[in-house]
Amino acid sequence: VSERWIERAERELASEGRKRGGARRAVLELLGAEPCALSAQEIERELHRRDGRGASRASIYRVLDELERLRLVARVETGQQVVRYERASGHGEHHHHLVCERCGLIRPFSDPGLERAIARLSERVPLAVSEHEIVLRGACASCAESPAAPPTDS
Amino acid sequence: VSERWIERAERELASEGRKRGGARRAVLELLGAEPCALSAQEIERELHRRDGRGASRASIYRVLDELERLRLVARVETGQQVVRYERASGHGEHHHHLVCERCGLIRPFSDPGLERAIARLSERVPLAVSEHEIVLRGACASCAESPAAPPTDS
DNA sequence: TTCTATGCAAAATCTTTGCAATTAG
DNA sequence: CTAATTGCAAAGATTTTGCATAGAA
Repeated sequence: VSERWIERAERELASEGRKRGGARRAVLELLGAEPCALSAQEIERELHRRDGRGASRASIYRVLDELERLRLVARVETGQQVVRYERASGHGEHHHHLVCERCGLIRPFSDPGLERAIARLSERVPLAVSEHEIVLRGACASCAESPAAPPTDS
Repeated sequence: VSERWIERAERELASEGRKRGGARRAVLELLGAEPCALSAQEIERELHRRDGRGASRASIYRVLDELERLRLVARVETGQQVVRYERASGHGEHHHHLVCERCGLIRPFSDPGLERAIARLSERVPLAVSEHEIVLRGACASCAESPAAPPTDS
């Protein structure tokens, strides 16, 4: 599915008159392979870790900004004081997020029933809804067990 | 309902051994009167506007931080790259947010059906859910009408 | 060749901290 | 009197911009 997403992205970028560059390509590949949301910082670190080269901070921000405008990535705010980005699924792949308040772990989840409820609700609300975001916060399994371990902040 | 909230807050703060101060008092009064979320900056500006005195930035952040720890205010992230805070309802007053992507307007909404769906879902998820947040994004009535007006960013 | 993409460093924002002075209890 | 509260300014952290260069079409 990620291959498809990268291709779609490249196509849309090309049709906008954008040219290819190393930084954007690297970000696309990373997000294409990553199922869930990453912050700008995480992207920067990860890119440098993979191939020593990486991409400059500025480029990463610029790329993310552009991809967001094109709706190729979705901005996700999980309440951890960081903005994260993940590839926009386009079709049924839509998901939301579980966030552990203790260790910061993020996990995706999806629920058809919830989606239906949101869809119905969207009709009745004074806003032409184009997207929605749901975050459930709490304690993940391992944190619920070990009441003393400090946040890992990996 | 806001009076109640302020009283509750003062009580809990007192029982924690906290003393009263002007800055915190001002923030409490502002949030107590405000039904929906404000950012630190908005709070600062508003306090200065009301009485010329206002409160220092640092105090505002400290107060918000403390109120959040005590769960007296809830952090709200609407996807606008700002953290906002609103008083925690405590009981049934729970609400979520509609955000206009064009002008930045934020409106609260609530929906029992949706809450039920969330409650059911929370049982089936690998996380001990303690809270949730829902944001619907789109175009508000006035922005949907005037396709050219720039964001007001009031 | 022309216009986009990138990197670097400076600038702008937003938050947090250190410290001294103030004030509530 | 003691400990919490504030304000101010400095320090941090994150994100954006300006500008010159490299690169794609």
